[in-house]
Amino acid sequence: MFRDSLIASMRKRWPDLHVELSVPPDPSLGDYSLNAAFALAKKERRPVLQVAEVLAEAIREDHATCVKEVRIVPPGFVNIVLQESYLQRKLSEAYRSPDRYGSSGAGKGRKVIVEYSSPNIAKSMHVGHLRSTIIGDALANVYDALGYDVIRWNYIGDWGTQFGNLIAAYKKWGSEAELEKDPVPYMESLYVRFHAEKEQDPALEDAGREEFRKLESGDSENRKLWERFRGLSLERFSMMYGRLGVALAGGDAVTTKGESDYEDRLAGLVEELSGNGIAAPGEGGALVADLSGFGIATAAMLRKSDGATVYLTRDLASLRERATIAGVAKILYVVANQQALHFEQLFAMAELMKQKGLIRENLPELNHVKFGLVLGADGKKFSTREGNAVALADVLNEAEHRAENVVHEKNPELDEARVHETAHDVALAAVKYNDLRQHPHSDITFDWDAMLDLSGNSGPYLQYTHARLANIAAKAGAPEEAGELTGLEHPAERALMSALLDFPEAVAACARLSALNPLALYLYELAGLANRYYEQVRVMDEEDTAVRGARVVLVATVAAVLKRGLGILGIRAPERI
RNA sequence: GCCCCCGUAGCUCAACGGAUAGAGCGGCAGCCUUCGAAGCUGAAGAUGGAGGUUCGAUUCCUUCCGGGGGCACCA
Repeated sequence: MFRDSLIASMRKRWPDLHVELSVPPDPSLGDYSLNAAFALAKKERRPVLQVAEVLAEAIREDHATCVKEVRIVPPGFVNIVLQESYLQRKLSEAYRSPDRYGSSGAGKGRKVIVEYSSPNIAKSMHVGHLRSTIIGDALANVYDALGYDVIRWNYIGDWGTQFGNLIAAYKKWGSEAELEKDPVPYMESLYVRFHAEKEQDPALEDAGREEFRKLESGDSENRKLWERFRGLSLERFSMMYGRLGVALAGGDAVTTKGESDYEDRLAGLVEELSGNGIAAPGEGGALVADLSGFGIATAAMLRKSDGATVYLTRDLASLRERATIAGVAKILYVVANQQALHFEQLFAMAELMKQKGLIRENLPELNHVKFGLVLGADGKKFSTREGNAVALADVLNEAEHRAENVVHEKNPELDEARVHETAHDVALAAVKYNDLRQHPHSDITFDWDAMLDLSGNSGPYLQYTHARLANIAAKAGAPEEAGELTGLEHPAERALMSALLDFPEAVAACARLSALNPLALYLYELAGLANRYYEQVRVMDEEDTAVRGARVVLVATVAAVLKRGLGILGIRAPERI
């Protein structure tokens, strides 16, 4: 791609220079803008416009075959206008193999583990789980597109005192018939009731702890109950993943493990940690590790005073297991910002273990991909305990209901099954895009109308644009080969061709920033250009067959890139919506 | 008290140190005999306060104010 080769050639001439290419705010200013002149001028203590001239000359020399013009724009930008022939060549390449477009191969031979979703058993998925699940799924797709070998890791919360609470609640109030009827909501209601009643009856708390202790020590009755709760929950999760269209249902590239899977290694791990002086008994007899050397004020607790293990210890065991998988270069944890401290502690512990030789020397890069909470309309966080969370299933039902009305209205001739299927795709697009277009770090306020909006800056808008482009391409008959591309001279056409070049960069930016909004924003802008294009320029009415053919290629390519970009975001792009 | 996020238009959100701070929703004025109006066009409307670094700050630093989250026996 031009972008990479230009940066490479600049680095060759000025090795230490920070070179960045951006897209100017207005297409009339050029296709790319280079801002290295400011830095170079400072370094060489020369006037910026003079230095810019030197850079411009270097670009003219190095890239004569694809650069049409280089302009100096005050105060010191070096703007580049690409040759039409270059844009046409790139367009024709993208037309030939849209599926490989944007795959840089940057991750070839490297493995990355993306942990996401990670629900707790016995609780229904609510809107809070949505973010991890769709951000993680899309981020995994991004790495996949970059050529990484991606392992999607679903780390199920299936262990801990809370399951002692659930067992205690079930023994006290539970009914097999109710459990059978609608398992997850029923378990959840027991959980909510437990928390409500323990306010009055503090003995419940101890009962829960005791049930968990029994579970941990292998009590067969508790074990059986727990396995039943776990199995029923996983079944429901699988159904939800299918409905969401995320790649967690199973297969070679997916690892589903629970915290319980690490239970048998915890005693050994804890022993290693205390044997190496990483952890020591603290106040009240719990085993803790001092992490003040890492600037973490809160000591990490690894074992409770009653001998039961905690989340951190299990996560550490899991981290060690992941790190031993050959070729793993990175582990991403797509988990809410809420758990920032936990991951700081986890990563510091891994570092300590590395120093003591308890974990492999070249530890993979560890990255907590944090995201803000979904807040209720009152601006406070949802809480399963208080039972005010909006169920994910309700969101999807409502989204599909709204989408179905619109699809039906816009496509009266479609049969019932097609309407239903399309509405499902449209609804998911609305829900997913509404999240992915936002910067992950911000908290988002749950709002039915914003989440389910089918117009404006929305997923369905992108699907609509794709469908219209695909429709034109189909009606006009897209050729086998791109052939000679001539007559693409309208400013809107040039803008589209130029925009197509930036797709790979948008994908790369997502990996670099651990965010999906760069790609979402790119696709929205591309779709905007496309909408303005077919508003202004007719494809099928064009009499010159060569020009008409070139336009069809352009339209089909933009459609394909939209489809591929949406695919990375986990959104389907039907031929018609 | 300490730590992590976030303060941008009436509302919900963009802008990986760059050019005239972009969108959507809502409100206003237009465009369907022509490839799909889930669209397009036009006008109105914003960077919490104070310092600092920089040729250039919504972005980086300091501080204050405001919101959310977290801080060893939950996960």
